Amino acid sequence: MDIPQPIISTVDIVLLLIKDERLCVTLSKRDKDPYENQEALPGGYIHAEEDRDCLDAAVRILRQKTGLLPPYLEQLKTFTGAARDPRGWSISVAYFALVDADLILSSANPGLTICPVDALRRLPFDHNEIIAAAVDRIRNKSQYSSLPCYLAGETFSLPRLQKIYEACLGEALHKVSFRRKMDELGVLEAVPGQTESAGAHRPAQMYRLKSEFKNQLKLLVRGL
Amino acid sequence: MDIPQPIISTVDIVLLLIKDERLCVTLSKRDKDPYENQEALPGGYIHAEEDRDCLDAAVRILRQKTGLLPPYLEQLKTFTGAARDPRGWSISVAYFALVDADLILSSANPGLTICPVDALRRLPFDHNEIIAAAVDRIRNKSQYSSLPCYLAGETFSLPRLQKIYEACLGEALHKVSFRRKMDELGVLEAVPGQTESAGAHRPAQMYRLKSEFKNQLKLLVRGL
DNA sequence: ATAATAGTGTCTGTAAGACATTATCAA
DNA sequence: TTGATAATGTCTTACAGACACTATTAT
Repeated sequence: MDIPQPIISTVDIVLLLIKDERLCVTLSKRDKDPYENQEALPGGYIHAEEDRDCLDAAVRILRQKTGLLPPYLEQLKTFTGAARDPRGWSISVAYFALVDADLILSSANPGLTICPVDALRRLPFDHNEIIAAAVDRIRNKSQYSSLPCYLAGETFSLPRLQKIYEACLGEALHKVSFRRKMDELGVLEAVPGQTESAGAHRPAQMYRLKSEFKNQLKLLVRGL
Repeated sequence: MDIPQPIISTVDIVLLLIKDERLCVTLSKRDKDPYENQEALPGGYIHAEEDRDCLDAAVRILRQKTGLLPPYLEQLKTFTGAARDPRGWSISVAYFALVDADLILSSANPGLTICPVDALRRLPFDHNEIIAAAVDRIRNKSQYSSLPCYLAGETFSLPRLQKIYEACLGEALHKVSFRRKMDELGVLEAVPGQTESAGAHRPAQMYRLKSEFKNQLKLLVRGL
């Protein structure tokens, strides 16, 4: 009994970033069937002989398809079943990554498209569902953690960071409370002397993640 | 290129319950190699020809190994890699289930053991790690949801429910605040006239989940 | 009556949001 | 000077925890 059937095992990655103050996902043109030449989540087979585990596979696939290693990468959820892939019963271990938009937009990678998560058309497989799960995840974690800071690049002003949080959460935030909470989180430090002039008004102080938090999320006891 | 290697695909289930006011996990004696006759998480191969998806497989395996369908079952996390199973590169989609202890303890299922999550010995595979992830999950969700109610059975007193929440969270709760929050959640209703006498003192009012919440979690904006 | 726990009312400190004011730039 | 946004101070309200008190049972 119990002879396992062959199951297609893949990894898909939801790479999120902020463009024009909107939360966007990175799509990649598929280079083979099924759905050849269509936009879909970057993904690929697990290579059992090469990848130590799925996280390893996600890193490899991200490098191949986007050329970068995002500062934040975590497992999202696994999508399975007979119906989601025309090739048959499949497992896709989905990952969830955040990156500063400039890193992608500057590299001008030809096969990639950036699309707002609230303006997606119908995608192959169950990729719409996977992206919805990623948006849920970032919404949730943005309420009580420093997660959105990974979308902000090296240095950033507090007004811009607030815009990023708002894009993640899908709602406006109270300025004073937001600043109190960021202060309470304690992950930011002002960059001495560095400000950002953005028009005919007082320039904003620039901040950066304290080095000890560049690879570590900080959580709040109470949310934003 | 890209010819997928065979990968072992399984489902493992962390079935949690409260026994003696402690959070416990259900272990099952393995009936085949590897680790035959050792206690481990109930699990099994995905049957591609039989299971529509992994949730389906989890339900089937739960029925086979425990004989019951818990009121709460959700995907936990997927554990993968070359190192976790002596048979080779494997994927285990782990699920997380809650059940009223009486349902297991009364059925006297011979192959099952109930063990407190903070008194586990070393288990086969990476099952300790999987259980740790489940405990993390329930800790987290217990802070702001009605999740622990699924551990409480049909009817229960508020003092008992508080004990259950405390076992999930691993810390004592403030009585007045706990009751305020349960009231705010609005998932409970008093069972008219039904009380529980537990010694030489005032008996406790019994409550039950409102029927509309028996299959639906309720979340708090702010935690407990 | 007493002991023990169930259940509730009130007070207080804290934290979040509302509002207002000051700061600093470009034009 | 004006207009725009940055940044901060103050007030109000809401909520969580502390404490105290009442309720109800068995012995």
